[in-house]
Amino acid sequence: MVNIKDVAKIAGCSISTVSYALNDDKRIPEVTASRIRKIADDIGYLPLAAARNLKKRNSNTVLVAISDFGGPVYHELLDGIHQELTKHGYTMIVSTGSSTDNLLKERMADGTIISDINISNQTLIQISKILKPIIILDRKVHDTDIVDMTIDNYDAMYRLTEDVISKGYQKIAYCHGVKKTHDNEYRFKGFLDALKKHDLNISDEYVGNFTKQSGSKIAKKLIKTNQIPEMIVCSNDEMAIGIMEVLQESGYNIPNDIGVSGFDDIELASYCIPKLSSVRINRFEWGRKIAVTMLSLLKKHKTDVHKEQGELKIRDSY
Amino acid sequence: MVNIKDVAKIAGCSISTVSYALNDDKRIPEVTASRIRKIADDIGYLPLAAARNLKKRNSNTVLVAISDFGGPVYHELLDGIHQELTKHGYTMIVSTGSSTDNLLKERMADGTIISDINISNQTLIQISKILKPIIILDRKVHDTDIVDMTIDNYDAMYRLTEDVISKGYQKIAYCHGVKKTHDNEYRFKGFLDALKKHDLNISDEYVGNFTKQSGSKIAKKLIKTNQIPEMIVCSNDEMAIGIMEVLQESGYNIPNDIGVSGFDDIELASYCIPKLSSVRINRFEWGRKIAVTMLSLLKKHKTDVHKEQGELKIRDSY
DNA sequence: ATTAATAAGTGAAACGTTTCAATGATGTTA
DNA sequence: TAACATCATTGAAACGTTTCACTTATTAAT
Repeated sequence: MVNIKDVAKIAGCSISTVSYALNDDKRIPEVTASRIRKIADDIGYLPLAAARNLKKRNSNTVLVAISDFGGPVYHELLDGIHQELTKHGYTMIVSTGSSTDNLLKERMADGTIISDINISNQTLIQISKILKPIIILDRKVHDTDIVDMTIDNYDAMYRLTEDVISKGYQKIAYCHGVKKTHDNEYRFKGFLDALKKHDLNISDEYVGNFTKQSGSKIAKKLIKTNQIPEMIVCSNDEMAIGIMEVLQESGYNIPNDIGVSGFDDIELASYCIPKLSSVRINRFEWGRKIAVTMLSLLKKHKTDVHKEQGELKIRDSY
Repeated sequence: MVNIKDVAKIAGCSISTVSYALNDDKRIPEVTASRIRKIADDIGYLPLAAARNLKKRNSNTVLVAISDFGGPVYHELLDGIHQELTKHGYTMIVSTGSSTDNLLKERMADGTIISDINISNQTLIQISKILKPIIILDRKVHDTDIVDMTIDNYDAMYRLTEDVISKGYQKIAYCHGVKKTHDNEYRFKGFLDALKKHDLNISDEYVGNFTKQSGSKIAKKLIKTNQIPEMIVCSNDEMAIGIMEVLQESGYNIPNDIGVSGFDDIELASYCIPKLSSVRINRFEWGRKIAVTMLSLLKKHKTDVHKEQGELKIRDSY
């Protein structure tokens, strides 16, 4: 494997000269530098990451840890992060599961963006003591060494609920996702506050786990007990779609008999029938903002963190 | 940052002893080893990847380079690769775009699995000379240093076409994706051979680019010129869905007026109306097999490469 | 002509590991 | 008891870079 020594030998100069030349140090005159660059290029030399990282004590790399590679949700987010990071000369690597553990512990990256629900707050705080900076997504970890970034769930759900109310719905139920999650909590709070603002009370509440199956299950129970509200506001799209499907199979017409709304605006939301009203987050933009925050953390700047706003996508489901 | 020296100091022994102990070298008696492990654990020591990699000249890491994070196609594939890799003590990292370039050039990983259409064969061959092993997906690069793995496009499309023919269709057209791609070529060849086997000729052929839009465009032209075949076999699902949508908007009934088939079995295939007949690849399994191949390449074993078979998903679109 | 300043280049230390080769201590064999 | 294995441990070299501190050559300033 070709290394810096080989370049130096061919160029007839010292290792340090090569290193300086390749790192654009101004002490090497352009004529020499370009000659060395040419040689390096010719023999295909590139500094070995391990050696460079060891010496420089950084890797110019940001790790993004995600729960799994599923879902279109991550797609745009990762693309957004990637664009911004590479624009500033950083390399992005993505990992899941136990790979994440290894990468974190061995300090393969300079900074970490975590969107992995399988990593506990406790582990997170522990890691944050030896490895900074860390940005955690969609969760609040109250620790000085961790920066948490979330979308503005509260505000978006507040506005969605107001829109629902403006359509004349009165008996409005809420379908929770996993209850103690940040997403669910803030969405629910926004929902409740909008209700209160218009002097309404919640008509009923159910608890699912963000999956379509859990939505179906809830709808089945509703039908059995005949406790159908006028409208069900759901904590996310998948549950909403599960609910809609079961309701329709039992002959209910949506939105005439009952309205349903979701959150996230997954691709399916505009394909299912009726098209699901939801909240869209521009995750590409959000990813970029996350990256910007990470970049300034890497430069040890103090940054105030941004909350991404949601956009109401009102379609045909209520 | 805590390093091996710190552990040695606390343990009252040499650096080498710590290193051997932590690497389970049998020359360190268990009693000493466990004492050292305990100390390392207590102070949160873990070997720095950069240093270890530099010395050992490997990183226990496999890089998976993908075109983008979009699409459910990658999801299962990556999960499959990941599961197998971590089971054998390897770490998986994923990258796109320019990040991939950096990671490759700086030799951050021991092995690379490439599924990125933006990397040219030429670049690939160039890289393969200084960086091995490399597995390339869904493409044939005829080079001794590169292992290419593809799904069995030919066979799956052959069987799908036979099924189409068995339903009585005679005037069967083909809708290409990007023409020179491996996927398209072999699918088309399978299609043609099945036709020939049953003494049929291709009725017509169109060229799209694997996107829904290109499918729509093709369908529009078909309607305008009134050249509608009995059946259109498409190189992938997205084009098939684009074609179906436009055809339906113009009043054609699918499958009564015309049949359509896809390939890939994307999620939407079972949601669109009518449900699209397609070919499903178990990409999780395929990912695992890719990883197995990579692992044996890393051990410098000779391996014969596997071709993943597709499963016919016959639904309502023909 | 002397001194000072600048330019171009270099030698060697350091980063944190792993691992070879060596050491001394202990036990075993004849 | 001498010779020899075995065991536990260690010092130091090496991996491929970057970068500090230094040298030598050249130019500028007086």
